[in-house]
Parts: sequence; C-alpha cells; structure tokens
Amino acid sequence: MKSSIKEVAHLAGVSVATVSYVLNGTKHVRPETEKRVMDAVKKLNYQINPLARNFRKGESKLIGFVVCDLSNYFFQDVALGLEKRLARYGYRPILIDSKEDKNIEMENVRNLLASSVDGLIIAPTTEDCSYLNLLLANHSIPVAFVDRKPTGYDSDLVLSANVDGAYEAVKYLIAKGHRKIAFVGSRLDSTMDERAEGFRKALREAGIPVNANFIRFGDNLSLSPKELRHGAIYRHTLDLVTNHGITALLSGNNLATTGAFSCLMEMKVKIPQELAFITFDDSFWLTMTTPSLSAVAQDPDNIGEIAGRMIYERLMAARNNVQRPNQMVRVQTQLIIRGSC
Amino acid sequence: MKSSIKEVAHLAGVSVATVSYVLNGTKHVRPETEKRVMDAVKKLNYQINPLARNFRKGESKLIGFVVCDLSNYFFQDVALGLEKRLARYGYRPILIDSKEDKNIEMENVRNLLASSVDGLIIAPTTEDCSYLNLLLANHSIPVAFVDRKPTGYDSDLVLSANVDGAYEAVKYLIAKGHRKIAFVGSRLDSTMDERAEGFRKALREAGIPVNANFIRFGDNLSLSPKELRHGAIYRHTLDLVTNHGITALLSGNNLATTGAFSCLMEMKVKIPQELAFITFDDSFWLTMTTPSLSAVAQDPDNIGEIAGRMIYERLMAARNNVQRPNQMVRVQTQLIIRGSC
DNA sequence: CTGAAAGCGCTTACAG
DNA sequence: CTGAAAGCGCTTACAG
Repeated sequence: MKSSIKEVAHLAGVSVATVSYVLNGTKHVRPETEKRVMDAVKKLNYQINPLARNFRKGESKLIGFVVCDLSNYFFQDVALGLEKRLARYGYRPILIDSKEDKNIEMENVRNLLASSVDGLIIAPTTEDCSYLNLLLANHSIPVAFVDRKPTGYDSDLVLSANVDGAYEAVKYLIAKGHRKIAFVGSRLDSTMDERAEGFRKALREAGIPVNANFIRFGDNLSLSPKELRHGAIYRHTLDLVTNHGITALLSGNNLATTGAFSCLMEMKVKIPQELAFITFDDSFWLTMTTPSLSAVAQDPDNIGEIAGRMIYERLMAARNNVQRPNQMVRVQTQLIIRGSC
Repeated sequence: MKSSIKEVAHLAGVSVATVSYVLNGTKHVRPETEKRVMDAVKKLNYQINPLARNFRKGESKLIGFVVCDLSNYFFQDVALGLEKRLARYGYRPILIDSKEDKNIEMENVRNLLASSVDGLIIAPTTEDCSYLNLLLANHSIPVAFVDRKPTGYDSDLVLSANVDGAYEAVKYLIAKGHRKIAFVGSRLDSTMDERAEGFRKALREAGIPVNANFIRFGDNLSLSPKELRHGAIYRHTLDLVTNHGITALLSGNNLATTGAFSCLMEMKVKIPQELAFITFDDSFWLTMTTPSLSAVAQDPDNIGEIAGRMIYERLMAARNNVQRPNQMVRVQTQLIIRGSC
C-alpha cells in the first residue's frame, strides 16, 4: 500500500538519506545509484508523504487569502489569478471571507496563522491594519495586500491604477462634450478616494470647476447585499439625476453600479441620450443590459498573479536571508466603450 | 518565541503526554493538573503546531474541491457554501479548476491526492469518472460528487432537483397559454438531460405533443468563453425564433442563457410580449437586464454545504469503522418570476 | 490519574 | 559519493 522512504531505500539497497537526496536533487548522487533509487520508487509506486515533509521543513505550502468580500466577483477573479500563480510555485491558496467585517478579518488572520500558512494575502475590509503588528509578532511570515491601501502595517501592495483609470474615463466623457459629470462610490476608502481623485484631475485639466456635491459616497450599508440596489447609492443617483441635471455619471465600482443602474432603470433614464454612464469593474453581464455598459476594466487576474509572485519572492528572500524592500505595484486599467456613453 | 509542548510540560511540571491529554481532552486529568497546564499554555502563549499534529495523525484537514468550471459563479457559490460548512468541522477546502477538460480534472485529482487531502469533492467535467478507481486504489479517502451524475464510480452525490425545476417552469409557461415552448441546454450531460426531461414531463402532462426539434443542446464549444455569446446556443435560438415560431423558451443554465439572451437582444425580440423567457440559475444580474429575467434558482450554497457535510460524515464513519451506504441528495429549486414571462 | 518512551516519515548536518 | 543518526513536535499504546 502506501510505502515509505525506508522501503524504497531497502529495495534500492541504499540509505534513506540517499533516497532523499535523489528525490530532492539536494546532493549529487552517482547516476547508477540514482537509477536504482528511481527504479525502486517506480516499483513501489512511492509518493513522498507531504505531511511528513512539511512538518520536517516547517512549512505548509499554503498561502492564506483573506478577502474583504468573497461574494464580489472581482475578488473571486483575483483568487483565480492567485491560484494559478501559486500552483507554479507548489503553493496553494486558502480562501477566506471577511464579509466586510474587521472583526471577522482579524479572526480569519488568527485562524490562518493557527493553521500554519506560509504567507498571507489580505484584501483588507478597512485601511487600518495595525492589528497585524500584534498578530504577526510571533509569526515571521510574509504579507501582501491587494486592492486597498493599508495603514499601520507596511508590506507589499498590489493596486489598480485607480487615478489613471478614472481619469481616462472622465476625460472620455469630457471629450464627448459632458460638463456636468458626477461620481458615485460605494464607500469612502482608499480605493474610492483614488478614483475620485482621477475624476477631479480630469475635470481640473479641462478647466471644469469641481463641484464637491457631484462626488458622492455610500455609507457602510452600501456594501451589504440588501442595501445594494436601493440604498444610499440609489438615493444619491436619484438626487443627482433629478435635482442636479447631471449628464454623465462615473460609478466607482461594481457595487455602486448596482445601485446607480437600478435607479437609472427605474427612472427610465435614457442612456446614453440623457445620461452617459461608465462603471469601474468589467463583467460579462455589462453586455446583457440595455444598453450595454462601458467600463473601466480592472485586471483582477493579474492582480492575483502579482500578489502570488510577491509573496513567493518574499518567501525566497527570507529563505536566502536577503533583504527585500516593500514594493507597491500598480496594475493598469482599460477603458472599454460600449453602448452607455 | 514559538514554544513547543515540551516547554509547556516543563513549565507546568508535568509530562508532554499530560499536556497533550489536556489540550485534546483525550483523557481525564485532575482539575488541578489541568489548571497548571492551562496556566503554562497561557504564559507561553503556546499554540499547537498543526504541522506536527497533522503529520502524526496522518491527516491534512484539507478537502479538495475539483470544479469543472470555477469561472462559473454557480460553482463559486457552491464553494462558498462548502467553505462555510467545512470550517465548522475544522476542515478547509482547496479549490481547483478543471476548465471543463477531463485531462485537467484527472491531473487535479492526482495533484490533490499527492498533497494528502483528506477528502475529495468533485464537480466532474463529464460523466465518466471510472478513472477514480485507479487513482483512489491506494488512497482510501471519501469522495462526493456535485452537480453532475457520475458513472463508473459510486459515491455520495448532491444534485439539484432538475426534473422538478424544469417541470415547474414549463408548467408555469403552459398556464400562461404557451404551447410552442422550446428548451436550450449548453451541452448534453446528465444535468441537461434531467432538465429536458422535466420540460417534456410538463408538456406531456398538459397533453402537448413533445417536438424533439424544440429541444436543443450546444456542442462542446458551448462551454468556452469565446463561443458563449455567438456559438451553437445563439444559432439554435435564432433558428427556433425565426423559423419555428416558438413563443416561450426555457434555458437550461446560465451559460446557455448568455447565448440565448444575446440572440434575443440582437434580434430585438420583445420579451415577454413576443417570447416568454425563463432561465436556470439565478443571479443578481438577471435583474439588471431589460426586462428582468425569470429564473429557476438553484441553491448552490446549500449544495456546497451538503457536500461538505457528507464528506465529513463519511470521514467520521471511516474513523469509527462504521459502514455508510452511498447517498444521493436532491436540493430543491425555486421558480422566481420576473419581467420576462 | 500520570509518565516514559516509541514512533509517525521525512531532511540534514556530520562523518567518512 | 554515501550512510548512520539525530531530530522536527506531536500522539498514543502501555505501564504503573
């Protein structure tokens, strides 16, 4: 049945050390000896016991991915990219949902540490990540952040080029002749702030005064499924459309779009004739609406891959005892024009 | 820093065995002794080393979930339910995508076995799962299937009530006066077959002759992203609408809906006036279309939970050496009427 | 009720 | 180039 390295050694007539050397390529072994070992391995259909190896090496080959909202397809796509990249390195991700609750996030991190993950990738629920200082005091594992810029804990970071993305979108709207352009974001966090900044930048550059009242954010409830459609974003959109005569709207992410577009549909606003609309976050369903929706596409797959690579590089750096300064990577977005503007 | 059970034992003035007994509750220990141990644990901030424990116990606490198509939100939701349930039992899922390719699926299973998962949940790419007999010959771990009915390997199974779901939908359409009703499914597998059967059953029951030409399936390409919109399903829909004068259409799943609804949009078919439409698989985006789309909602979260529970129960059964016959669970669907019918 | 000790299956200095 | 042996941190019969 399940054979161990001992039986391989016995059958090959060598020591277990030699078998280990051959299997891991950690020491040069005479070709002849190597062949004997490999023959024995084949004959016994031997497979290394990863439980034993991991224990011995003190690693789990597991990377925890703590996600603020795993029901959001953006993060699911990040996870897909992460999985793909980690697989290359012989690591696997463990996904865990924080449901946009800081306490759950902390609990998740604690749990993952208790299951000996070798590294941690965090899409934080809120910026403040100082709790990590305490939790990671006794665990020297690498951490990388994605999507939101953390404060209170310094580490690698992968973000979309949010300013540029919003800037390009608004620039496009301005080029189409729009002047009364608004921005709605799901909740004011570092990401929404950057996108709002890109929004302002485009207006400034075009010499259009920035009306602070045209930049709106939802409340904390805006992230919950119940409030997505008819919550704060819906009301902001309604107000902007009916009371302020905006002609174009940029939505800060897919959550805000749910509320904003729900409102526009219910109000039977003619898009793009009466209102031009662009959203952050591309998805296939943006082509199933009437009209199809233009989008600033992020590249979640790539974000996941980069986070995976960073964690791996940091792991290697630690193993080789080399210093590695914290890095921040910005992933480009892409403006996709469809029927809504 | 990281302390071991030895240091706890030393500080508490007991043997490591006693510490282990206390920590695991595996033997009765005098309350006084127990307190000494717990105090030492607290003082040293001791956390059990799961790598060592797993190795010793020969388990990984990991359950592999091999998914035919992880980019499909249906399976992502199944994974969410699975994760939730496994967490309760102290297990974690490892997700891995087969990209609707049998060879990748087999490779994935091999990989997971090589990483010592304690159990396997499989959403198979195709029915034939006889390859498992060979792969699992040396690994006595439990397996559960979800979504599609496998052949060639017998184990637990979680499926939607596909016949009933389709039956209810078509019954509804018939009650609305429809007679020329068609069914389009992404690819003929056990699931699509069952849904087509529910479709037929409703017609039969209403005394409406079943026109075999009104039951259409895509080809193998119908599952690939490129072909989703304008592939076989699109063409079937086009043919059914333009050449056969159908007045109602049931789509067998979310993939088929992408092709079918794309066609209907492009043909500017008036829904529900000219054609009533119902799809399998609910999703939030079905309310963002014009009109909103009625759906036979599956309960992926529940499917995932049940699969997790089954695996766990089988694990417990094996540990206690009790026989446990294979089970099949059907999860009810729910007809959600929106604007499309 | 508690402890001494074996052993899970590897890897890795160390010796030769 | 190869091997004998220690040891990673637990759990668990077994003995008392």
